[in-house]
Amino acid sequence: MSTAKGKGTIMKYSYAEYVLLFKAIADPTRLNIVDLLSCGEMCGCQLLDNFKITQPTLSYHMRILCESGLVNGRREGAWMYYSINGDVIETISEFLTEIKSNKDKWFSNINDQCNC
Amino acid sequence: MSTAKGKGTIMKYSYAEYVLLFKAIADPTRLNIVDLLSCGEMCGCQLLDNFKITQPTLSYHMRILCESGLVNGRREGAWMYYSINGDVIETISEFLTEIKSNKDKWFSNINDQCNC
DNA sequence: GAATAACATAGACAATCATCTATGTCCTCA
DNA sequence: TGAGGACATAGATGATTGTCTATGTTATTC
Repeated sequence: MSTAKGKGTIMKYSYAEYVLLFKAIADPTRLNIVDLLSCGEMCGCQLLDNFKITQPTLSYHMRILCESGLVNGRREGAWMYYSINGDVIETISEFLTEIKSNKDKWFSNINDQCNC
Repeated sequence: MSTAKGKGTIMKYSYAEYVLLFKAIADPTRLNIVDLLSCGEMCGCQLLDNFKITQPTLSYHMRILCESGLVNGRREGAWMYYSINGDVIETISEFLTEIKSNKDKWFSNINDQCNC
């Protein structure tokens, strides 16, 4: 991932990259998967047990999660083991925190000019 | 918004509500709008100047942002003033932080059993 | 080595999304 | 009071998304 020019916020990734990440968790099934993976590494067939979707549909979701960078995939023989990428989660969280801190700054200096 | 049962994570909102919030920022235009609003309240026509979209399209995006709770709208005569809802941003950020902390806990206790 | 299991890919399809044009409503101001 | 500006709504449309079935590939296991 590359660095980018944020207008109001200092950004580690570009808008497009953040959008890709937010899209990845902006689905109930994938958010559930991420929540499950937060408790530990799981393989595809274990994940599948938690949902009433077909295996190709899970495969589709895992591809989106991995391509966004949010989830790591590790092949071990016939199995794919998936885990959360904590650094990426943290980067998103920091991005949101900074948006909020911009807002707080603005709110406390409500009569000042914001030069963004 | 109501509370909900998370599997691995203590959640303030339900999956559906988080999904709504993530969907709201999972679009380049809307992410840009949120970033602009992080610097201060803006009215619709000011926002519109920053994009090459039509006014109805902006209106559509603002509706999604407001309905998610991420952005507040305030009417003042003919104008609509929009601002970030910092509490909601913080809640999302906390949710992600908790997912990450689950992950870290799992990583440090890699041989233990996770009972989630 | 054949059967089975885990996973990926391809193609189809309905639903949702982001955008536009056209139009309507309400407010401001000369 | 009438013109114009700010915003919302309706309807149309092409693109994207999430899901399925069918099938392929690779690894395991008997």
